[in-house]
Amino acid sequence: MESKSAVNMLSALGHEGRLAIFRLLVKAGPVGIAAGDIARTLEVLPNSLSANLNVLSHADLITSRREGRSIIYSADFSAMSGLLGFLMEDCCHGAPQICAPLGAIVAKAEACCP
Amino acid sequence: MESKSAVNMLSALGHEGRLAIFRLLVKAGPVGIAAGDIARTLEVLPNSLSANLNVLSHADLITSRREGRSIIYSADFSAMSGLLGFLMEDCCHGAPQICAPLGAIVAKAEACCP
DNA sequence: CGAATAATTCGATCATATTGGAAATATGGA
DNA sequence: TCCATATTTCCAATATGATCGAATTATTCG
Repeated sequence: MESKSAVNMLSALGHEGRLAIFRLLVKAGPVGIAAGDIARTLEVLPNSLSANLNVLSHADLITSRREGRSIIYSADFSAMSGLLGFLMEDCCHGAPQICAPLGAIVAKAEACCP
Repeated sequence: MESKSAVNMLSALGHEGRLAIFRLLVKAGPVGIAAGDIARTLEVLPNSLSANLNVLSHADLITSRREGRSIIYSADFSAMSGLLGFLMEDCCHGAPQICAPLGAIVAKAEACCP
């Protein structure tokens, strides 16, 4: 991942409304959620939601597909893991102690998907 | 971690200059780097750097200590891992496939710190 | 004390992002 | 075709953030 992409993703997620949208989509999984349902769940105006979905989409954090009248949005899980990988890319170049707290995350991920 | 803290961290990192600073500090490890050295390495003005260090500091991503005339900055590794944990917190609630790409990251972290 | 170095704070300008109302586009069904 | 639903686009007002020069604080050393 390039630094530019990472900045785009991070700044897209560095917004209360967009982080809420993204986390909702992560929970929903590949099935995704229709824009209208997101708006109702998070109680935001449709046009604000659309603008924020556009930002997340341009950051390659989410994808969309049309189903009838609705447009279904889903989190892009490979992009998410790419971002996580980028953030911890150099974590051990001279700083092994980062790995201790990381162990807890690793354990969680492994417990989740044995 | 609260959502508010995560938003602060993500928006702090969602800036090209600040992400460069943070990654430099992550590489440097607990030893840290003096503000002046950061400015010279990244070729930025001291006052711009100071403003960006302040943002990272308020987001609890870095810490600082004085050593003589210099102020040494270091990445806060526990905060970083807290953020990573938050981002993948609900990754498997209905979306197990996120765990496949995560495996690579996990493997990297484990290879690094056996 | 006075000079030099290190870093921050101040203040103004400029650019970018966010918000909400209103209108426009696209789809499905009567 | 006509209408209702779903979503996006357009637009203007506002707010927030970034940048840079200049001045200020803090520390060390002669």
